[in-house]
Amino acid sequence: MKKLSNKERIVAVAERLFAERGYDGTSLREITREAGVDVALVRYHFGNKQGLFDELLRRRAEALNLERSDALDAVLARNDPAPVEEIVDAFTHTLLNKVVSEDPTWRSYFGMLAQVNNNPEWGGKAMSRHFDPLVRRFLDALRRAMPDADETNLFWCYHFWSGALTLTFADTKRIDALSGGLCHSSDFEAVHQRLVPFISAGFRALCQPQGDNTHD
Amino acid sequence: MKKLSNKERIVAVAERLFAERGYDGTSLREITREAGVDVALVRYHFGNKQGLFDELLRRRAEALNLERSDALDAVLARNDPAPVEEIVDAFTHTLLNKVVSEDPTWRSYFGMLAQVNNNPEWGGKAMSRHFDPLVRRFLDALRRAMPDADETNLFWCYHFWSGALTLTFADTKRIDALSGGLCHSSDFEAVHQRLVPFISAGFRALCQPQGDNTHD
DNA sequence: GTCTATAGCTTGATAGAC
DNA sequence: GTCTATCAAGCTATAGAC
Repeated sequence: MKKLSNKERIVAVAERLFAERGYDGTSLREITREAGVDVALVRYHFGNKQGLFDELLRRRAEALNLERSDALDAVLARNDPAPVEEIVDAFTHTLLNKVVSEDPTWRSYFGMLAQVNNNPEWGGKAMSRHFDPLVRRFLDALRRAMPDADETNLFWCYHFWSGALTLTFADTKRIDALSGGLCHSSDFEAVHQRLVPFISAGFRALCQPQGDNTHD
Repeated sequence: MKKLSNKERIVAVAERLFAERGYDGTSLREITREAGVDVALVRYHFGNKQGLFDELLRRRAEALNLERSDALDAVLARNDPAPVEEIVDAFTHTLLNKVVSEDPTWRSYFGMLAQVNNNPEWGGKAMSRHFDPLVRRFLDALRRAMPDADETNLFWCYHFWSGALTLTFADTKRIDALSGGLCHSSDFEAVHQRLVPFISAGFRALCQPQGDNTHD
């Protein structure tokens, strides 16, 4: 553990605990106890519990959005309309690369996102606020790649995509049991190899109409 | 409101509140206050808070598993190996039909499942306990439909599928904002039309190898 | 089965000294 | 920026009367 300020120590521990136990499952006293700082410092630095959580969400979202936007730009600079696979890849691999290789605290951040994305009370609003502008850029690129796509299909495909990513980041170890130890929910490299072709095929099935592809 | 026993009133309210606010975000006092019964009755009927939650999970899982197992049997009786689409359909539509048409309390149940499936602490175990035997039957059918499939790919495809379904049931209204009001997260009929072709295409892309379809 | 009463603890928040 | 001290409120769990 490097020399961190008290504020940084709160941030580091809070990110991990919120990811593991959720917002309501984590108390300020647990956070500050593990961080070795006084409870009252949360109020001083972040106002209150929700302020702390929001700040954690905001911090990394900014950096992430810039990076993913650049990844999309690079794809489109080579080719516009770009192939579906490359667009999906730009969105997805930026995340998965962080989890696979870089500093391990990103895993906690994505674990937090998994909980936020599935929270029926305020999760939708929070995700929209932080990520929808970026998502719209990706959907624009996909719309140019599949110009005959029905608008609603594009949005629902993104929804399925987001759900698949989210469950991955939740890292619940269910697939470990289901597969009898063959797969591991924390094997983000395995997801990295499979998610792009899976999602791209889904997009093509619904958004590149040859006749009507909807079901029923 | 019909004439319900106190136990039934607790069940009804608890299901709704757990779905809306999660396990940690819901207190026994809220549940019993809304149900109009005494807090101590939770202890009498369910032991404790976790016992109540587990019972809610278990109750409907049984009925659901029987129904979905029958749906798979019907598909396989017509054709084995069955087409991928029909297998996916049997798994998915049993759920979505309940949400679209039948008694509205099923929505709460699926909302609870969405929270459990994404819970990194005990969610994986709980989902496995209640649903993995059934899921294995479906994966067996899919394996026969795509005999050259790599085993790990089958499991990961199910994982993506589960994630897409789960986010749907979380019903966070994010897609409402993202789509500018064009789509609604509670429009399970729309999901019903799109999820089966989306997921089936993903399975085919990864599990019906023509050369290597993994990415990178 | 249902209720009263309460034990025992934890929670988020905050006033105020340093 | 940091800490002590404390508040009011909430929580789960449970013993015991009816």
